[in-house]
Amino acid sequence: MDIPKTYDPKQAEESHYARWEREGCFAPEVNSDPAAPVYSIVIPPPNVTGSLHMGHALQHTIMDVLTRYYRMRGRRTLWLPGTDHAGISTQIMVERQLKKEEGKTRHDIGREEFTARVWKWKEQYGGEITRQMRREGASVDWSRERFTMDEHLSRAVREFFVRCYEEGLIYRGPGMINWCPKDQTALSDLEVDKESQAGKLYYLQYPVKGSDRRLTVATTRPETMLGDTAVAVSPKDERYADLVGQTLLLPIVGREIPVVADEFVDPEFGTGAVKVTPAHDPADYALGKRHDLPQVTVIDQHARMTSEAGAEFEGLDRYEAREKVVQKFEELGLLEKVVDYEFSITKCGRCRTVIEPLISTQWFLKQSELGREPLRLIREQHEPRFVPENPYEKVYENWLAGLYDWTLSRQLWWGHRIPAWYDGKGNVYVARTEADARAQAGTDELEQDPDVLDTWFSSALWPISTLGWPDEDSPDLKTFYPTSVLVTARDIIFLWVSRMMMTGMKFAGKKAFDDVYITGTIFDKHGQRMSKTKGNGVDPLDVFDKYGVDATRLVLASIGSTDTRWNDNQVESYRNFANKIWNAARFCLLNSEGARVGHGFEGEPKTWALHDRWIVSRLHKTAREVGAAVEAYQFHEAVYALYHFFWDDFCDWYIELSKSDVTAADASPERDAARGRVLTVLEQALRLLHPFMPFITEELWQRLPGVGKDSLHAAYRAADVTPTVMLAEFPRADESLIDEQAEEELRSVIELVSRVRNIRTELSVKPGEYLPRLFVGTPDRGMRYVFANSAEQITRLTRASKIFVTDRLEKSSNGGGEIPRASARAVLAGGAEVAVPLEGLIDFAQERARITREREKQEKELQKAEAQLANPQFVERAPAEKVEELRRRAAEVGQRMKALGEMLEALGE
RNA sequence: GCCCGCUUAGCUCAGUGGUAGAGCACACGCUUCACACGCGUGGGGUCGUAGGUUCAAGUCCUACAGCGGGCACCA
Repeated sequence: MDIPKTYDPKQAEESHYARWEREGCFAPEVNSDPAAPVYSIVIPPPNVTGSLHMGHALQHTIMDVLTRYYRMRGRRTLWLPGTDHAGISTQIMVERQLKKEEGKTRHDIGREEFTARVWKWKEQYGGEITRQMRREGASVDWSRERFTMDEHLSRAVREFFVRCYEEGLIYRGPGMINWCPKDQTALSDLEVDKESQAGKLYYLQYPVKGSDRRLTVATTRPETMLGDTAVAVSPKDERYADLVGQTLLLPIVGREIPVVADEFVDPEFGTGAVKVTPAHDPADYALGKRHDLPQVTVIDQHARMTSEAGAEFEGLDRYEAREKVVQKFEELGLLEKVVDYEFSITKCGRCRTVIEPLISTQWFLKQSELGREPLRLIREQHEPRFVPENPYEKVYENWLAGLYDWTLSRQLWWGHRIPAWYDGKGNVYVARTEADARAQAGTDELEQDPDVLDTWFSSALWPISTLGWPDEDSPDLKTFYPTSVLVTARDIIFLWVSRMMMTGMKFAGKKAFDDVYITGTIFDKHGQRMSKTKGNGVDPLDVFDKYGVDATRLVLASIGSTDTRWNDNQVESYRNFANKIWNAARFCLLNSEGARVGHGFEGEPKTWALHDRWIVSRLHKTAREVGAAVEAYQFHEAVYALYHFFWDDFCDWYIELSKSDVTAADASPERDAARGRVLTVLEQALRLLHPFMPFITEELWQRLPGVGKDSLHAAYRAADVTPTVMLAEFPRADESLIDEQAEEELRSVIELVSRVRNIRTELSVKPGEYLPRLFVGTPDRGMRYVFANSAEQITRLTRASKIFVTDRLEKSSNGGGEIPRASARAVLAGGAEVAVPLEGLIDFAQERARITREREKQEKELQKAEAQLANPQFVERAPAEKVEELRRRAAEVGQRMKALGEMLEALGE
């Protein structure tokens, strides 16, 4: 058999995915057990224009580990993939292409043609992320892939809209919205970002009518004064009490505006007097409503000044107008001062253009009503369960408690067109279809609302719409809803988690998911958030190329919900781990003639050799730990347990302990049984590793002799698939095979070998040189039996020619002759003593120093323990078992000290 | 301003009131017939600071500091 010495991830990554997919291994239908419990996840749909970044890779790894794990446990498992249509991003991308290639705008080609172009673009380029997910090994059911603009999902959107409209939850009307002057559309509060920015605070003086007093207001946006319709002061502010109700003369414009009193004003801030621009500021808009102030729009949708701003300003950009206003105030002697000031500014989340708050007629959804049930559920039952609970449960709850109306309409062409029609007489008809609308209106002369809905409106329905809603008897909806868990990043809690819960509870009557797992944020190595603009992102595909997908997945699984700085070293260490797995398998396979997986562990476990009982015990403990860790979303614990089981227990010890049996030159039943045992343990280990490392495990599993249909989980045996580790049963921990005694006994063997190796190194014995004799003394008969039985392995692993096991070292009748003074010595944890005669090699002073060091360590430990035992309060108040444990430890340390003292004596102290 | 998280070895991070851990890095020695992406051995931490609770605190409580995040405000 030809097996390369180094694992090549590429080869394995290219070999299996297509087959898994083709044979339907990812679909829940592969499971033929009608009673199998369900496990389901819908992917938080990535943006169709997007490509894979580290955050996706992290989320996908977590989802895939969960999916593969529960699938191997026999659940009917669905992980549903798909993408959302990303209204603005996609539209902008296609517009840019159109401009570049044909020099046209979307208006030149018209709505219908433009939409067709977007679909074409989507077909051509939109598959990027789905291709990348295949590279990751994501075991999603591609046969159920969904897109938010699919006909079915679009029907769900219309149904959602119409029902909410009929219930009065959706309405159309004027409101203060975020307007992006570049993208030419309204945006919701979640699509804009606040950024702090260095700017200036301008102090402007407004003359009081019929007096020579002036009232000073402070503003960061002087150009908006052209639209001022009042100045507000605090009703408690005595400085201005006499001005309330008086009239000011708005400079430049000449408009007379009132001074009003309002609680909103903080007398401590600025001058305590606030200019009020109801048409261009959300707070002023609300204030204006309270005082019935006129709304004067001075800035238009292109962020240019309107005719209302006056002939001098009309057509000017808002920033040009700002300069001009300030200049005018200066000329008029009304500019009191300008100070540097840091304030926050709202920018379009997409194009970073500064948002212009505008009054505009849009469609809105009363979220607070939809949020009522989810809010009750989280408060009363802590559902869904957030992992980690802190701080996310509270973040979610706070959000639900403070909901406000959601601006739904977007002035775009790409998206779900609002199902509302107008008859030209000012009447609106909201309907599921145009035919319905006509029936309602009693006329065919209708025009559909030109706007589309926020993309997030369709994502909000994702868990139910992808499963078949609004067809309430859809089999998938009945089977897979509610979903088991939603895995996503924290900045998506408001956009997805809360809204999916709202729609799920409203339309399906149940929470959308049992659990919400929030992944950590991956920063660059300097702790900076990765971003395209900074160019500091690490491309997961590059990492895959360099270290392999499996290794990358291990890193990501370990990161889980922790914020982490990305570090290639970690991937490298897991790449090395993959290579270790490869080589362990290589060893097993190169020595597999005559053996098969599943053979070698016949008979009663108590008749097995110590190291066999030990590895089986370790295997079952590992299976227990890994299973428990995955189910508790403690992925780093699972990875840790797997890494150390495989590398330390299996490679460093089990293979080494088994080596002489496995590599025996002549064929024999014993040799083949030993070969079967390492193969069997390896096969079980590959199953344990599979959810984390799908490619290497499959690659190796396929090569093992003796695996086949029978290896599959019972639920999958009927499936017409090539036997695969992904459908094998995840090893169940059999408690009866967990053998604490064997573990303890083998620990002693390991310790003995380690102590002797330590002596070899510290006393500079050449690696190739054999120790002529090795003495072990212990009064414990059982332990003597263990050491004697493991004699071959101990001598081989310590490079000793012969071992003598006796009840006491200082005794002539130990069979190996007198133990010379020139021996290096050590004491094991169980009290056994070791002596290594090193005639002619040992440096007495060096060895004394070594033992003295060891004794000092023990002394410290002993003092600590004795001090604690001397404390009557400890003895009285601590649990008896803790006291007993400490006593035992102190006694043992005392024993060792004594033995070490004797050793020093023997060395001529 | 309010709320939350983090602070443990040089680096990245685990850690369940009861003997401080891993990987990487570091040092020394190894062409030991699965693996130098390896093997063996070793050094390295008053667990951010100050109090408190407790027989016992990295772990629980309080305050403070630094870093990060969310919300509110931002005229």
